[in-house]
This record gives sequence, C-alpha cells and structure tokens, in this order.
Amino acid sequence: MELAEAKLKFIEAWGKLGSEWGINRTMAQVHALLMVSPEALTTEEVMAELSISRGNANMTLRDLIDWGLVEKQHKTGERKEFFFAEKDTWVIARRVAEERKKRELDPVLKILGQLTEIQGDEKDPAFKTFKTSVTDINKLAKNVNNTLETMLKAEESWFFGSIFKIFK
Amino acid sequence: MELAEAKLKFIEAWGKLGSEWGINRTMAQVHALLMVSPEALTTEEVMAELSISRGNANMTLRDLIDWGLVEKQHKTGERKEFFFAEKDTWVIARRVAEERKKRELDPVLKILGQLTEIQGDEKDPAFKTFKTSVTDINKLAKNVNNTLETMLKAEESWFFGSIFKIFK
DNA sequence: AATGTTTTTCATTTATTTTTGAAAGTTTAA
DNA sequence: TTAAACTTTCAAAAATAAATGAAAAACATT
Repeated sequence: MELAEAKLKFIEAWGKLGSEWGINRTMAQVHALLMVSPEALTTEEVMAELSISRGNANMTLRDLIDWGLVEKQHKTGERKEFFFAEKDTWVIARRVAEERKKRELDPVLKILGQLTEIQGDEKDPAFKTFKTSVTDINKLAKNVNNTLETMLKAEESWFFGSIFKIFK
Repeated sequence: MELAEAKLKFIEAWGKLGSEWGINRTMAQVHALLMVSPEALTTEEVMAELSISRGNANMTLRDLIDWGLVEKQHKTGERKEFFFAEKDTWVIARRVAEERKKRELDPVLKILGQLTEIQGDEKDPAFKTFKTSVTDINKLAKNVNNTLETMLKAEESWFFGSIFKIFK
C-alpha cells in the first residue's frame, strides 16, 4: 500500500468513526489529515486535500481549535495562517473526554439530580419504577463521571501503564 | 414536580444524550419511556405517549430489540405484542458497549492494524509522521479495546464496587 | 377459507444537518 | 489610503437522516 492510499484510508476511517460518535464527519477528517501531516497546513491545502469549500474548511478548523485539538501557527514572512494538530494521543483523548463531559454529561447529571428528588406515592407502581430507574441511571452516570474526572487528572503513564495492567 | 412532568423531562434528556452520541433521538426516547414504565407497553401506547407514527414505533422497537435493550412479551389472552425494557443499568451499559465495540471499534481496529504495516522511506517526514500517528492511535484503540473486553467479562460489583474505589 | 386484527414494509415526505460560495470583513504593507 | 491577500460570515442549496402512512403481509379466530 502506498502512503497516499494509506492516508486516504485513515482519513476515511477516522471520519466514519467520528460520525458514528456524533462528531461531524468533515471535522474528524480534517483532524485526521492534520494528524498525519508533518507540517502545518494552510486553509487552501486543507480545502484541496479534502475537496471542501473555503467556508467549510474555515468553520471546521475553528471548531477543532475550540476542541483544543488544533492550533494556529504563524510563519515569519508568511501572511497565511497555518494549522497543525496535537499529535499526542493521550492529550487528544483527554481533550475529547473533557469537552464531551462538559457539553453532555454534566447537563444530564444536573437533570438526573433534579429528577431523583421527586416526591410521590410509594405505592404507585408508576412512581416507584420511575424513581428506581432514574436513581439507578443517576448512579451509573455519577460513576462514569467519577471515572472521567480521575482520568482527566491522571498522567499518561497511568492510562498506558497501570490501567492496562489492571485490565489485562 | 409531578410524575408526568418528570417523565417528560427524563425522556427528553435521554433523547438528547442519545442524539449527541450517534443514537437516533426517537430510539433513545422510546427506550427511556419503557425504562420508566412499570408495565410492558403496546406499540399503540408507545405511539400515543411519544406522538410518533406506527411505522416509526415499529422500526424503533425492532432496533431496540436488536440492541438487546428491549424484549417482546406475549400476554395470555391478548393478541397484541407488549414491549418492556431491560432496567438493570449494568446490563444496559454492557449491551451498549458490546454493540458499539462490535459495530465501530472492531472495524477501525482492523483498518489501523493494516495501516501500521505500511512500509516506506523512514527519512521521508510524511511517512514518518503517518507511521507514528497511526501507530499511536492504534495503541490507544487497543487499550480502549482491552478495557472494554475486561469490562464486558466483569461483574456488576466490579464496576460499581472496586472501580469506583480505585477511581475515588 | 373468510374475516378481522395486528405487524411490517417501504416509497414518499418532512426535518435536520452539512456544505457551499459569494460578499463582507480584516489585516498587512507599500 | 488603497489595494491585494487572506479570513470570516451566513443565506441558500444540497445532502443526509428520520418519520409518515397507506398498503401488504402475517397472524389468529370463527
């Protein structure tokens, strides 16, 4: 397999995975492209490599910067902006976990917390089932939350070292 | 807050979370509805509660059955089919993890495995960066895979007990 | 086997998400 | 200050995903 072909496969696979996990396919593809590029790329280059429009490239790059996965670079003597991706997988995993926790898990935890407070007739099966289910889901969500928080504080070695051993 | 109101909030929150994670909103809502229902429901009831069409209800319920999150029930003397959800959060988490691993992680692992095999000029920065990035991502993916596999084999107490302690 | 009941299918419609591209906005340097 | 280089915005278009509903199929009852 040639490098060019492998690159395309990687970009495609990353894009697909992203879209299955609620991340815009193009965003995942731009991320993949920058991940395997030794040099920072210009908007023009991203547009050309992935055949996407200027507007799309610009918005996608900004989103990636918001996620903390891509940074702008300015080269002396150049007017253009260059973009490059964080390449340390541990940092990437942390950034994604952090961002999704903040955007998705935290709001759900808040609602679940409210819903577990509900008062009602303990003899009513509808009430009892609701309470039990919501309480259980809340427990699960809290557990996931604790796990994530610990992970976010942890060191890379923890993830690639000790956890691996515990789990293997 | 009333039960009816709380139920709606829960269904809404679950639907939103689902859609953010690549799961059809309606599917997550039907799941939420069945989770908090003490009795198994008919298609008609699901349609009425969520104001969705017969076709949608039918397909969604089938998908939930495919995911192992919902089961059909036949009541003696009744022609209609009844549907009820698995309510044990540990079982739910496992089923979802299992299914997504199979559908999404496994294919990606396969491709990454192929891509790490690529041969090329070690002095070419484009090649070196590709190889390094793909190898690192492959490591991360394998690590996630190991973690999931261990989780899938584990007991509930492991998740709600020991892990919690390790992480707290 | 004819009839009423329930479930499934799927072509079409509707809703949502993503992309485009041209115009407006910014920045830089002569 | 002006003009070219570059970036951002956003209304409209295109692509994609999801939902509808009527018809067909499957099923059960007499």
